[in-house]
Amino acid sequence: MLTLKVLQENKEQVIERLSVKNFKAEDVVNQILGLDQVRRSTQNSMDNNQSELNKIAKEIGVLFKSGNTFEVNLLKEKNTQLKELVKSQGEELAQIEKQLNNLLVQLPNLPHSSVPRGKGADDNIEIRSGGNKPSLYKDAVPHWDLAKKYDIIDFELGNKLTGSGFPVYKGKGAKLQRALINYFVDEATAAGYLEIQPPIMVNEDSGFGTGQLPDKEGQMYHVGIDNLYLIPTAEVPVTNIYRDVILSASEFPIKMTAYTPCFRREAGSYGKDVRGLNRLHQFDKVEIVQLQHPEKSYQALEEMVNHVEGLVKSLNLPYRILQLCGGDMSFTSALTYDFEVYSAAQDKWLEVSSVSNFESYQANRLKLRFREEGEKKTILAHTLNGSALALPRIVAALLENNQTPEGILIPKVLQKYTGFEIIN
RNA sequence: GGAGAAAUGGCCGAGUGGUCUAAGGCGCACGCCUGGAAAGUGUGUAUACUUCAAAAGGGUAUCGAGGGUUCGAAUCCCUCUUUCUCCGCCA
Repeated sequence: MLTLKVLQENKEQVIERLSVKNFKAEDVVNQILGLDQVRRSTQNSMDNNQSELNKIAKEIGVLFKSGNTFEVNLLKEKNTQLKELVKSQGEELAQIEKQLNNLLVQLPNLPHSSVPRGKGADDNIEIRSGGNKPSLYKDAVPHWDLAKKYDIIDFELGNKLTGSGFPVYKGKGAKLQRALINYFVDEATAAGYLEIQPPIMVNEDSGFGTGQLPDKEGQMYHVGIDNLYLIPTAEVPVTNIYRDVILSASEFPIKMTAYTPCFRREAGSYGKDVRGLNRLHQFDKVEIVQLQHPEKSYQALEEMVNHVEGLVKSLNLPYRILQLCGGDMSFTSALTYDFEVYSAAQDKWLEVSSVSNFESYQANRLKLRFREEGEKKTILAHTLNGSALALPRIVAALLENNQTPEGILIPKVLQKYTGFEIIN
């Protein structure tokens, strides 16, 4: 969430910036600033009364020892009244802070100055692209047919076990999953990311820290009996490792990677977008996360984009990199690049990675701060993350693009992980 | 799941109702000492909010979390969480 300070000091710019995300902020910002005034004066008054109360309590202690019971009783009486006042002011303050927080949480992150205005996906800007679209032989089919033909992914069996969107991978299909996971994690660790194996359920605090709660409550699976959430991405547990932490500037950059299954309810999704592997409730993903100094976070973002680009290239998939417009960006992001790969038989571009800089938006929720060498004051760190990569759509594109009458060819870089060169 | 014990600053650890403004130690930072270092020695050493133009300084809160008792709580009471020991179950 945005800091009060940013709102106080740059009110007009904040409103202007948020309009890039098509968010009308003026009313909320005004409410916040007004409420903050009330909060300050209330707290001031309460603090003074508390101070007075503490002082008197000490006097009572001294008088008590000297046996001056008359004076003691007089002061007790006074303090009882003061206490009432402090208590009611405290309740008032708690109420105000709660309201203030509810309002602050409603404001999305400020988009970076390079972010174009726009309504949705059509207004995203292609940054660059690579690879060539394959020319398929004439009987080529979409991946869901290939999955059935070679018996490597069983969607109906998943329906039986759980429900739609929970496929079962079998034989070479399962092995391909493991191969991709291992390849991606190996590449990330080679690039200096520390491998993490986090829990795949998180508590409310973690969900709040990275911005899933309260906004995206309905997108996560909730285990009610224990009040835990199945993670929609490894970003949540991995970034929350540094919740409530104060780093020193010399510790940057902190780079972590994690393979986890991801769970998304995808409420409201339907139709042909959800066919086959295109949109699942459970899928595998390798995530990369960086914590960086604010002055270096955009450099880190470029580095992460290059890393992801290297992966897609190495798999010989036609890809394009888009910079998201204000209207298509997530609530918490300041700048996002999406990676899409071309899945030939569907003739569709599929999003396989989203790399974002959140600047201090998550860090403020997480209370993730750092200190410059020798300085006393704490500064919010910047957080970034990206998929490197999400498996299902990569698998979809690999199956579709590499199909031949003899079978599906496995890219070179994966062969030492799969142990086979073809699915037939 | 049952029974018992515990949770104090970066770390160890004292503290059972009133200078706790949390002892002492370790660590860390800066000085002194030294040819240099070690040892020794001195000083400092949390976070958030707030006051102030800013700095300095001040106020408030925080001893696992949240409530309560009291004029006053690290200390007493209640609830929750986590850890340890034992028992049960178990990959």
